[in-house]
Amino acid sequence: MIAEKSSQSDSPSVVSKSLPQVRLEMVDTFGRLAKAMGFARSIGEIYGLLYLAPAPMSAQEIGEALSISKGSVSTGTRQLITFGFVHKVWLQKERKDYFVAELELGDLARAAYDNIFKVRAQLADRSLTGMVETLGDDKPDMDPEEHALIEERLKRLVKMQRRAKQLMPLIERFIK
Amino acid sequence: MIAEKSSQSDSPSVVSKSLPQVRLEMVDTFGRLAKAMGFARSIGEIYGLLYLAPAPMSAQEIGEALSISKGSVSTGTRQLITFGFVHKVWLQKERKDYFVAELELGDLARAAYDNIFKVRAQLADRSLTGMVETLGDDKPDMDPEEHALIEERLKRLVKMQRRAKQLMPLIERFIK
DNA sequence: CGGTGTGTTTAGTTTAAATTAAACAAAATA
DNA sequence: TATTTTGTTTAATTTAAACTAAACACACCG
Repeated sequence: MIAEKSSQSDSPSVVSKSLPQVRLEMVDTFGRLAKAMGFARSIGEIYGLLYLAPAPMSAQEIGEALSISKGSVSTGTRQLITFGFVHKVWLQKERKDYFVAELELGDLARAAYDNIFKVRAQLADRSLTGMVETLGDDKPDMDPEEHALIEERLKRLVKMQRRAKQLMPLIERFIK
Repeated sequence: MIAEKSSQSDSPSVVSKSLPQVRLEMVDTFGRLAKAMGFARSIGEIYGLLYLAPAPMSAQEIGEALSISKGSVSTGTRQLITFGFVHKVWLQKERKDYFVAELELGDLARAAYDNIFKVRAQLADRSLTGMVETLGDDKPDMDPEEHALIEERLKRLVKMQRRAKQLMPLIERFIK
């Protein structure tokens, strides 16, 4: 939900030019999207703001546009940068950082893929391996039937994972 | 984090046979996974519990094994069922429902795909369309340059979405 | 060296989500 | 019909996450 500071035109302090409706919608849409993917809504909002920005924006501008604190902008932009969704630019002679959304479709998709999907797949991989190992340790104190059953089901997961791994290069080829 | 009620062997009330380590790990892994995908951890834990269960489990058994309340089991199983990850079975003469994890890899993937990915794609589709429309409304009161810029960027998104749509049947073919 | 503008980190607060406890509903049993 | 067992729903609580304000750190500039 974006604050609509539009109509109160002449309030005391500096009134930042309010964003056009499209941009508000973009902020909102990406905010939701981020939340749906398990990230903080503000992360998505920052990206949505930058995505339609006519020029690089400073941390301060971002904070004001979205009515969020310096700290949130700082952590949010940091995350976006590590994900590869945003990058910093230095404007001539300026001391502050400015931020720009990564626009190239390929780059974006690749970043999402590498940083989110791939990482999660690796984590899943590792814990599956761990469980197979644990099952070995458990074996002695375990009903043989239950052991067999669990072994079979772990194997199913391993198989599924192998299948997913096959799919990955296919996707890679598609987006890169 | 799973309660380790293991070693305190002879406590007063009925002590349910504690789960083998593998099963605890599975509960934990799926719990994390669920959280990473934006669901309640307990949802994943229930599935993880059922996935390695040698037999169908009642709501009560689930609640005890995971130390969660009746209510949580009820809402959790309901969600899992609507997602197609779990189904109910009726054991002969029993009054209670019993739950079983869906094991078929294909079914699982399809359920996940249909219920999560596809739905999100549709939502994204709709909001993008909405934004294009809004941009039209905004046009009159807008700097022409900014309008052009935003139009171009919305077009990028539309293009990206078209690309994603192309990818979808490819994935579908793979998992179905 | 101060002082100023900027970015980061952290402790504490706020907000949102998940969980529970308890009331309720429904079905079976006698 | 009264009682017991099970499942669901809701209000209230607890827990976890996001966010803020304030302290801190660093660079630049006088």
